[in-house]
Amino acid sequence: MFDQFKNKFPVNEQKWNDYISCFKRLEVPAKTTLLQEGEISKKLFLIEKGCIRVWFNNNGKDVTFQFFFENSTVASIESFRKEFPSPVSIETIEPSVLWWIHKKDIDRIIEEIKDVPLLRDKLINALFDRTFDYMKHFFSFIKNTPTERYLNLLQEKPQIVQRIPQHYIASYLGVSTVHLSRIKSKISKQKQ
Amino acid sequence: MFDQFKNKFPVNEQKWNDYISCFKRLEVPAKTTLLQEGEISKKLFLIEKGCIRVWFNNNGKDVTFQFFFENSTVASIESFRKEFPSPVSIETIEPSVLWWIHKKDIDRIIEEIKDVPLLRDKLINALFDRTFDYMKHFFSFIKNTPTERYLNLLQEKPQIVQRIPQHYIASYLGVSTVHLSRIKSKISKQKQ
DNA sequence: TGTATTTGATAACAAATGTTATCGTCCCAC
DNA sequence: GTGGGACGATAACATTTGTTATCAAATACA
Repeated sequence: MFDQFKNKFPVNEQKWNDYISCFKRLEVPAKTTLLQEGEISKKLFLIEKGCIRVWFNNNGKDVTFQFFFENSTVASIESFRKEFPSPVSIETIEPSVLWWIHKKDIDRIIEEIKDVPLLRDKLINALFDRTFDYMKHFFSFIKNTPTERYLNLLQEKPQIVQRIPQHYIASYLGVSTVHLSRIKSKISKQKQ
Repeated sequence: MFDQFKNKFPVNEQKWNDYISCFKRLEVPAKTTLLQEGEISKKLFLIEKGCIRVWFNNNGKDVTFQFFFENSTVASIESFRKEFPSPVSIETIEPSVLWWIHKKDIDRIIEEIKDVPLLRDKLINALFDRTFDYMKHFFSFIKNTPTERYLNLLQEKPQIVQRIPQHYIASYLGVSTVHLSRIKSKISKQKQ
């Protein structure tokens, strides 16, 4: 699991083994809650197999915010960093194999790698990229219609459309399940 | 202008003078374009007086994305960092007094301060905060109705409602000018 | 394999929001 | 001062999207 990341981390063998030994394996069924809205996030998850959604309760309605697949890390980033109650819940969609690491270990590792210029820049770049991602996603909410957002999703993240139940996708796109159904039916009629 | 920031920058007098001498003063009328969509951003602006909006052209429609007031810095952050063509334009709303600095100077300064742990952490924190801001703004688009978004704006950023022409606010909130007008009229009727 | 649950499509109707047009007011440049 | 443009309110109508309900198909699982 971790070998694929090894060449990206210019640290010595001992450090590397120290770091990866902080991760614990976890096998869970679908619909397992990994973090409950309101809790303070203490764990970062790495997905070996399966997928995860981040969602929140909006007046009783379940609104999905993000999806994560294999080889991604997941945490309620604001809660994890600032030790705030998390505004979101984290839940598996499929039965999943995960690796998790405790915040105190991550904090130590980040503290250590911040002195390695290459890794420090990588961290900063990752933060920039995360910001751009939010910006882009947000842009598409202002700029595009729900139909356009769905077409973009099909093109840019086909994995989501293929693997994720439609009602999660609907709230992710900001529309009702009924409307997403209408959008799909309209598109398939146009193609004919 | 710069004295207010001085105590936040633990660098020696010489460095400090070097840094602030990179900024040039600029006085411009309202509706001045500081960066055109499609250009590569090379300047970072600091606002001494006035306000600025960041917007983009969406099929001929002018969509405002962000507002900035006194003591804020403004740039097309993705374009500035990655030297991409900017997806947004930057324009003054009011007649403004600005200070700008060239990208090459900023890059040098960031490179230098990255070795000062305190400033390095500040930079990283600033990036986290920026990410949270986007997330929060985005959340409100999914979570709230346009009316709720307007009420939040009134409460959290009254400056925007007071100083910015309404049609810019409408596109910022993701509604038509007519609908924002309806929202305002509905609210004022409820208060009576 | 059979049954319950989840998922998705569709119809009918309701509510929210956009579009176009018109009008009044304010303000700035001449 | 005054004429034109920017700004904002409002009405009438069109379109989009949500809501509720129902049914069919797929899937999970005992």
